[in-house]
Amino acid sequence: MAILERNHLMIIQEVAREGSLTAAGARLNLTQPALSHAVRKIETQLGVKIWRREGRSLVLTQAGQWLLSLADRLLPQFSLAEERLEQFANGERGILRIGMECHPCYQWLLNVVSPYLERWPKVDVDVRQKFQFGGIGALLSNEIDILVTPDPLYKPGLIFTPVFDYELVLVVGSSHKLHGLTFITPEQLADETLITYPVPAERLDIYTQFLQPAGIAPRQQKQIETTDIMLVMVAHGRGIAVLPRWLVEEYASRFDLHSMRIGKRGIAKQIFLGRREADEDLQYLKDFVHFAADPQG
Amino acid sequence: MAILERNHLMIIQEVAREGSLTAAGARLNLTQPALSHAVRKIETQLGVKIWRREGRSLVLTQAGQWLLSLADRLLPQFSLAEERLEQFANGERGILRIGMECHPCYQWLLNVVSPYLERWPKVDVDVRQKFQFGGIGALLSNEIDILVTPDPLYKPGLIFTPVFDYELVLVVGSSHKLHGLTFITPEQLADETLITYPVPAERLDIYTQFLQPAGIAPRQQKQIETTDIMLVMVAHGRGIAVLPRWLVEEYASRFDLHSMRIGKRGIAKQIFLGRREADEDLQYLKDFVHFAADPQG
DNA sequence: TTTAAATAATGAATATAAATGATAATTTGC
DNA sequence: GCAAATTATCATTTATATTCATTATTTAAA
Repeated sequence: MAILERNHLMIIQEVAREGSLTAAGARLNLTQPALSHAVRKIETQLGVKIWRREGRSLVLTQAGQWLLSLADRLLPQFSLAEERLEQFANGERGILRIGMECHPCYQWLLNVVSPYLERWPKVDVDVRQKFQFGGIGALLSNEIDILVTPDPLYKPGLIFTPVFDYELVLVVGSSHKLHGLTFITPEQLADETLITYPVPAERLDIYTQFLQPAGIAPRQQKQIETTDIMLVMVAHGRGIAVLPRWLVEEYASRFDLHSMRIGKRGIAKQIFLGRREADEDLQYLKDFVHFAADPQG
Repeated sequence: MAILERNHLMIIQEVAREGSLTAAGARLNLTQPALSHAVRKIETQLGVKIWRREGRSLVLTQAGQWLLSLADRLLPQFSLAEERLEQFANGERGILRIGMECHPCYQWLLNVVSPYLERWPKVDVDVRQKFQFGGIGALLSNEIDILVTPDPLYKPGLIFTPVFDYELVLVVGSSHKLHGLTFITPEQLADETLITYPVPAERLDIYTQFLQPAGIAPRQQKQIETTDIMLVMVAHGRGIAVLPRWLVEEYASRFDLHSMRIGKRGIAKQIFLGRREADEDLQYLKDFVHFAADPQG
């Protein structure tokens, strides 16, 4: 069977370039006899005449010329691959797959990713949001490398780092009847239309920490995927929403929005970045946590 | 230094496909220990972790996944190359470079090449007409593979095969004063305008075999490259020409042409196909000679 | 034509790498 | 916890490359 190797292509290419076995050997760090043997072996192994001996130099046959063009096409891809591998080895290159379990954090994430991409030009970032076995499962099964979550689950092999604290607030439009209160009670939401991200209620703190303990449900719930649309709706009095305070403030200049505390004490939240212990030596990965904890670098 | 080999890619691909070393080994005709060693060697040689051991199966790391995609891209090209090489080895594939030293034979060549291309779909045909050191030189220096010539030069290493006989005839238009004669004499051409292909007189049989022996030259000579134009000119009485009889007959239906014998005995010609003895085992090359000698196959 | 320089081919010996068989160590499902 | 399946390890064998020393060619110059 013909077994065409990278080696063979290199020899064909180098002999063609240099025109002599001695010269080609020098470039390949081989002696002339080594090449002489190799050249003969290649021909017998492949079962094709690749060179015609003209005087003391080798001239490519038709099959040889065809192989040379193949070599010119394939060999650079090998070289490139090795370059990439070195980058992998140095931890310079990678795909940083970020899993998000915190819908509103998307905005925050963009602010972290931007300077990070500048710092790590060879690292690509990918963001995923759906996980069959939850964010922790995705992390453990190597589906993602970083998990952005408000719910750290300390497990062996995983490292969680808190990256920022924030407060969940109620957002209303300026003409809303709740506008102006310093804080709201569960009862005041009973008549409202609550706009949320499309996630189950048990993953929404406004339910688990505020409404359900009081045994109250909003009159209506609407699910909207994107933060922008959600806030446009709120600004036009079509409902109320619960979002991080910093996010509301960011949008306040564009939309007519007002935030107020949820309950007397408010809902405090903390966002964690989870990663695998096994990735400890991936510098670009650890560095992302730094950027996240301290966005200005 | 990292030396990424075809082998490595095959192992990465097969292990990923099969999910176990034992199974992959079977497909690669290797024992399990062989693969186990190989797998470890690949990682140390490339300096990158490629697999993560999860239980008893190997899961690709990011670098590994990247390598797998590389393998999926490169390996098929190797397989294809080997297929092609086999075709080269069997003489199914190649470029047939035909050299022409017989101007009017171009028409005949087309009739041979057409069915030949059908029979050898993987062989490409190239036709060349100018040679620095003559057709024989081009054949010897591997510039061409087949020489179409009326002048075989028997040299060691070359094989000539006659492929067809024909007669050179004089062509005139129907209103030409020579029209109607059964044959012509050199003297009758002394007042004529002779149209020839643009080649030196010593390569034109009408000179070497007919006019020069009689010490006669035509009143005028015009050189025209293409047969069609040449015959249009002749049909309109703008000159006379000397061409193979079969060629004149082919054009006779379209133009108003008449042929007559040159001298009492006529000029008989024979066309040969020359090739190198060294190409004896190139089936597609030998077959061309068959097609040429017997065009209907 | 001879000669010297350059290059390729050859062959035996050596070095390197790969594969194997036997066996120990893990992992997995029951 | 046990049996089946799989992987890891190790010494040994096998196969493959490489080298060194030498011979054979080719080329260009004397």
